[in-house]
Amino acid sequence: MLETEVSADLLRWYDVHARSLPWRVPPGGNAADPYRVWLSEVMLQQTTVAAVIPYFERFTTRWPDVQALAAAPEEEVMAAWAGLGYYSRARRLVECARVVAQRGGFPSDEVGLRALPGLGAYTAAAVAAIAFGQRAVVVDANVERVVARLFAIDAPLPAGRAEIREATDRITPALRSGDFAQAMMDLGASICSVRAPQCLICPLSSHCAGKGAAEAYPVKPPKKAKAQRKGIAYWIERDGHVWLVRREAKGMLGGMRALPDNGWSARTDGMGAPPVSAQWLEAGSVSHIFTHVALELDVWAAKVSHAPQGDGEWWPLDRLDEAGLPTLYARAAALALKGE
DNA sequence: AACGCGGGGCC
DNA sequence: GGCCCAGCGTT
Repeated sequence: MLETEVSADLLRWYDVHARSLPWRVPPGGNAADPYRVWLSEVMLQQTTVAAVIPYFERFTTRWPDVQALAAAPEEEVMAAWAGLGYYSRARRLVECARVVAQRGGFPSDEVGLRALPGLGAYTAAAVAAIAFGQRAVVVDANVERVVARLFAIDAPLPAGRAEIREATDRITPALRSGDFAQAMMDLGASICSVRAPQCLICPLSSHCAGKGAAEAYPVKPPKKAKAQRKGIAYWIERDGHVWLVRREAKGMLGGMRALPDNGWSARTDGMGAPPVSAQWLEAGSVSHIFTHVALELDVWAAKVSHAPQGDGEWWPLDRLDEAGLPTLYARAAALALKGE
């Protein structure tokens, strides 16, 4: 294989077939705004493009630049992130914005970017290449799949990642490496897809060692079984308000607003009592699948005349959509409200 | 190296 | 129901 031919063929394809996305500039265009590239890359960590687009639009409308985001209360950013998942990203997003605003802008090289909170090997390389035109080896799940097929790399992941990275390095061009990275992602998202790859129309098929057997690559390890958990969430209402708490910073849904619960997320389930004595009604049950836990959450509802034990706040029901409840609790709340 | 960490879309 | 996704930080 002639490595330079791979990138040349891919970039020719990208010049015609590049997806148009809100954080992108057209192929070969001017440099993209580092703030928008960084924000999109963080949102896209383990998250699909379709899920990110509306969040990206809302964030950039509300906080158009890194100074604006740095000045925002962390609580507001967490609430705006609600529903997108992996909430430690939102906390690090604010932390990173404040560091960047303080130093007067993003570092323009991969090493400097890698030192920022929330930027790992992938994101630092992506921002360096896409926003700053630096040559960087960008390996995400798309690139991993495309390259494993292109070179027929059958070493199982995660050990095979070293080999995949070396191969990606060999085909990454010195010029337009940001376009190259995005082209690899577009190829992986469309033609070189996880299921039913379309080798017949692939611009890299003439170079591809895995062609025709593409679905055999990359070799992934078996999944672990999900733990099953049960819990109770409490819908506590008074005068058109509901009692909300804030979860601990670490762990499941860390730092997010929530309904009080009986401790379902604790490692050792020490199931606690309701935070207030009341006449409870069963509002129903929510089945929710996390990455490594399957939760069945019963929802108990009551109207009370005084505040429960512990920290919390009365939140107005007519502004509940602004509370920033993660999806689990948004579903539990919908259940309780439907039962009224 | 392995694990914890969301949620939605696809088949 | 299982798989996947523009991964990161911690242990």
